[in-house]
Amino acid sequence: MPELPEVETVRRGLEPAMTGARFVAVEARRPDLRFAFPADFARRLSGQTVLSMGRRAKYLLADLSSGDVLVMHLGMTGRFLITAPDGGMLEPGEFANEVVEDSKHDHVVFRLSNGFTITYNDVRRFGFMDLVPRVGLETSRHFKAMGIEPLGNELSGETIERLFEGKAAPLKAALLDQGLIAGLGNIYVCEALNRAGLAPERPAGTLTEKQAGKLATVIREVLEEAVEAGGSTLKDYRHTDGSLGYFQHRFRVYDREGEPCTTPRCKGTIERLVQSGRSTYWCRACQH
DNA sequence: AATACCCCCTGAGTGC
DNA sequence: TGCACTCAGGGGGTAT
Repeated sequence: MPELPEVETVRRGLEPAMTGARFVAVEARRPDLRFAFPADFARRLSGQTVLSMGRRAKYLLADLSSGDVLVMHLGMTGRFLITAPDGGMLEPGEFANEVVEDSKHDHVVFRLSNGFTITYNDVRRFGFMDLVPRVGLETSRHFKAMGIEPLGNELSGETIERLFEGKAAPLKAALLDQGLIAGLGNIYVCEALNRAGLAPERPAGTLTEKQAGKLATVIREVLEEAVEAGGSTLKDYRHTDGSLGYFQHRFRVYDREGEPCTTPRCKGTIERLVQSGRSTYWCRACQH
């Protein structure tokens, strides 16, 4: 269930197992995930070394010695399992209170020269993998229309004002628009709007300079907190007792319909509404 | 151009 | 035990 912080957590987990390693064998157990695997997927990966593991928005990027980039998206349910040379299994993410065997949905297996095996598991198969030449990656189909990186230097109040200028679309939709800011998902948009005191249905183009600045600040804040929470799980993602990491991170509004708002001095109650077919959680008492 | 809706897929949870 | 229905963290495509 990855949003940007979860993808970043997965990247950090995969990095030590994959960087510097060579693909010894690649197995795609079906012809497609959300999309067909690229032609000669296994052959183009085999023998290549992973130079580095990167991320852009919710996309994982493995830079290969061949000059290709292995682009991986986790969709809604994608996850990686790491099997160490000693046979221990790890999941580089915050959802692993325990490593659950679910080989039915193991769709891709990477066997690496360092003895690690990386298995991609995806129940709903909304994830995908692609191979794109590094030269021109930014203008390739996945990235050409992509908005700014919310944890990058581009995110600021001024940028948000410029991106949202004249927009009648509700803030919720504008923030979910990957062509404006790339990487915000349903949870963190709800959380950021609550922290910023902004109503999800408010037209995006109506933000004041001060409000846009506040929004930029809380977006960065909520994402960084979540990355930190995910990271804490990384230290103990095998046989964790549930007391660590992501699951201790309480969302303030997401999936909390009917609960009291946690904003200081606010007496409101969290409500759910549907926007563009997706649930929005918010407090009408403190978000305007 | 901008916005709204439907869809891909499987499984978990709920109510009867 | 089963069945019908709703919902799920993403995002691409199409209709308006």
